[in-house]
Amino acid sequence: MRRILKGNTKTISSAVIKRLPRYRRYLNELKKKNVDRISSNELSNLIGYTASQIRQDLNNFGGFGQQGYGYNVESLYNEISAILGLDQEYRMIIVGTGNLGQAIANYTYYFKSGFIVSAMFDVNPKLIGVRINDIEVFDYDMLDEYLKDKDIDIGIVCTNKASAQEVVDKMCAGGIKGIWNFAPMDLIVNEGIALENVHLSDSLHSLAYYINRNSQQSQKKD
Amino acid sequence: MRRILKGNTKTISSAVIKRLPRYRRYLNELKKKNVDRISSNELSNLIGYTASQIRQDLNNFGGFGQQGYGYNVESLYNEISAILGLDQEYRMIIVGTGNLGQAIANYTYYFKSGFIVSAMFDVNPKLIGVRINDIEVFDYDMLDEYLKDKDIDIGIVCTNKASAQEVVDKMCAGGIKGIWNFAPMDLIVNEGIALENVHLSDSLHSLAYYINRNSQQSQKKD
DNA sequence: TAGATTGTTAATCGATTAACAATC
DNA sequence: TAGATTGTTAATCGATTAACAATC
Repeated sequence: MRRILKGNTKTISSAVIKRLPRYRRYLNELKKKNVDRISSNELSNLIGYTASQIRQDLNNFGGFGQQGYGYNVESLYNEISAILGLDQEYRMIIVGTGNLGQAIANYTYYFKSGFIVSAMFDVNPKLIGVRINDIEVFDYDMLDEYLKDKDIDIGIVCTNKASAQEVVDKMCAGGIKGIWNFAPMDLIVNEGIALENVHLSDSLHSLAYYINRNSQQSQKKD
Repeated sequence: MRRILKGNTKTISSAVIKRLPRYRRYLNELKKKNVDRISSNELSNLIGYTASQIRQDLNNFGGFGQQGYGYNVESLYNEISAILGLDQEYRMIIVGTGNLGQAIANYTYYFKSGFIVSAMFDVNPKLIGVRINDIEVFDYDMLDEYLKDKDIDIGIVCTNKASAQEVVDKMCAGGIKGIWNFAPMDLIVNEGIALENVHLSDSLHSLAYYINRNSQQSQKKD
């Protein structure tokens, strides 16, 4: 309750939100190792953020710790899961059934949490009707109708650049709540629709930068 | 020249570096549309960063613009490409030949710039010897030897969590300069080795957060 | 109770934005 | 030259870190 009240009053910066899944991963590891409690200091040593930042981050959502004790691993894990909305199920569709779309279709299977791919869509007649990881591939022409019928939360865009915006427009019109975009471009979404980009080429390009910076620095040392 | 001098004196924040591939994408689009010049203001309208930030960002690397004129699209594109190191070729290997590894193998084919996947590695005997997008899959046991023989720049980690750190250790020992990590965990790399993570599940989890935040907000409006 | 560690306020640091002189 | 727009300095804003009183 406290969490929801706090969340409604002020927006939490995206820097904080990006750290939450990471906290959750480490807490999950601790849980697996049967660790019951952890202090912000111990967590700091594991995860690399300062203890101060960890306490600040968590206190955006409520006081989950206890003075003199620290945090209970399991309950903090559950709290963070709830903050992220991972105590719910999400129905997803994938548009674009190329290698990446197929990889996502297979990958999400392993997301133990409730992310369920309910359908895939493609324009390629050879793929329509095929099942990938037991998910049926439908004709892209059916997308509007499918979205009208079913209640889909997340649309995953695995098309090329040229088609991506049209796909997103259809998804927005069809009542989708969030877009997970793998197309290498920036998309325009309706107000109130969440958008998360996975720009693989951008990621690789910044890796290239750091590779070069590092080799320049080692030259300097010589 | 100026660029290299500046780059050596002070480290540029990762916030700036993350924006560079995005600038480059937009400049590329402009180039395709035969736009010759652009002002920081016009670029701001396209890309969404403030004109001031754009000028600040670029001036970390040198004065690429001209007062009263703006920036030459093509030359700015080339400058940013050079800063990122995209005027060079990178030899890459992929370890882990599951769906994601295969998607990356196929995907990189389209990275017109010089990212070349020279080999893939897996432990699965059924996959060893197979060719994916004309790239041979080798036995994982051959990895050390392969790295000793060839000069590989980037190691792409597409294994599961359990194997990822071992793979990275081998890559570091084998003289790789950068790691592109798709395993859902944080890896330890040797000093001077660049690491770029693509944490798909973290990305999806923060999308879930924003989906929920948005639906709470629309409830409030009612 | 004494010790530990949180939650929170205050201080610092860094990144973004604004302003404007320099200059094409 | 006049107008436009950069490069750069200064101001502001936000995020991180430090400090410590509160409290388990």
